[in-house]
Amino acid sequence: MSHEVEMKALASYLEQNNLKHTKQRELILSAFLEAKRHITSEDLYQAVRQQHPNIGYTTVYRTMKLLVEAGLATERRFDDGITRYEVEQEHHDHLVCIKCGRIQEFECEMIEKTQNEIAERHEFLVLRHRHELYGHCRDCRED
Amino acid sequence: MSHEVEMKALASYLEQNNLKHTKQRELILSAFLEAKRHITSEDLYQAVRQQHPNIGYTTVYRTMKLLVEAGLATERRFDDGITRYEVEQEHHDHLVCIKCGRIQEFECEMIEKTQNEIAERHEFLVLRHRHELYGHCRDCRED
DNA sequence: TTCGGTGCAAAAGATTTGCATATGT
DNA sequence: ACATATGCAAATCTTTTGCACCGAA
Repeated sequence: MSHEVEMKALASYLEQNNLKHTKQRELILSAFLEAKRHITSEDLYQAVRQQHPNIGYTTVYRTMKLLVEAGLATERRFDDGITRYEVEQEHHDHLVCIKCGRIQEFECEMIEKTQNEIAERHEFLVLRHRHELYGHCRDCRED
Repeated sequence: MSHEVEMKALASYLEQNNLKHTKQRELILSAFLEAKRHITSEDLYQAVRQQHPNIGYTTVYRTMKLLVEAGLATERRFDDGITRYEVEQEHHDHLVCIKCGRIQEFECEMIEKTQNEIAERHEFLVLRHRHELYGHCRDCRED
């Protein structure tokens, strides 16, 4: 089976918390890992439904929360108000095209460092951050 | 009357767009300007209701959209999914305390410049951005 | 008089919750 | 056997829309 590492991580998280290892949880994790980045609950639901037609939205929502708890997924909410999930990983930020919806990622040490300095100046303890640039991507800008 | 400048701006926007100058619009703008920053539609509704008890949510929502159009307000959505409004002004970003909900602002030339360089590198045209640090504010951090 | 505006109630869209049933352990 | 999960439907929460009536120009 693919995604062995993550499957083991899930199993171990479930075990440690006296939770149950179910087909649904396995399928949802698998679909999530398979998916292209920034997948919505709706899309996950559709994906899982192909393998397991009578799964409920509810289970997808609940399972994604669980995966976030388990450290396997991260929740993101861009300006359209829909929650998306992506694989937990190093800090990075987003370029969101408001025409075609394409989401690109970027990373910048310098900005990270600067923002931490600013937080310190305010005696603010940063737990997470979001930094998103909204506009037109290469293919959508007209000039 | 206070907020003369903004009231005039509203009047002129309404006139130029063949829209009507109503008591409700005036009251909502006034409550918005009076309010502390980052006010929600709900709070605005409650505030306006004190002067005009039978105002509807609908009017508040519609009017805030109009004020955004008119350039008098800016819409912000933090991670709780609720839309907040603030006075249109220079770029600035936010420190959001996830314990007490306090929202502070910061501004950084350096970060602005850097993010524009990154966008350029991706051939991305930035129309707006959001940069938010979530964590514990001075009063809520325990150390 | 004529459009645009308002307020209500109902709809919408995303997410959560209550509950009876099903299923891991 | 027992506690947790699941799936459905109903509830929530924020925001939007349809519509009859109201009011500014």
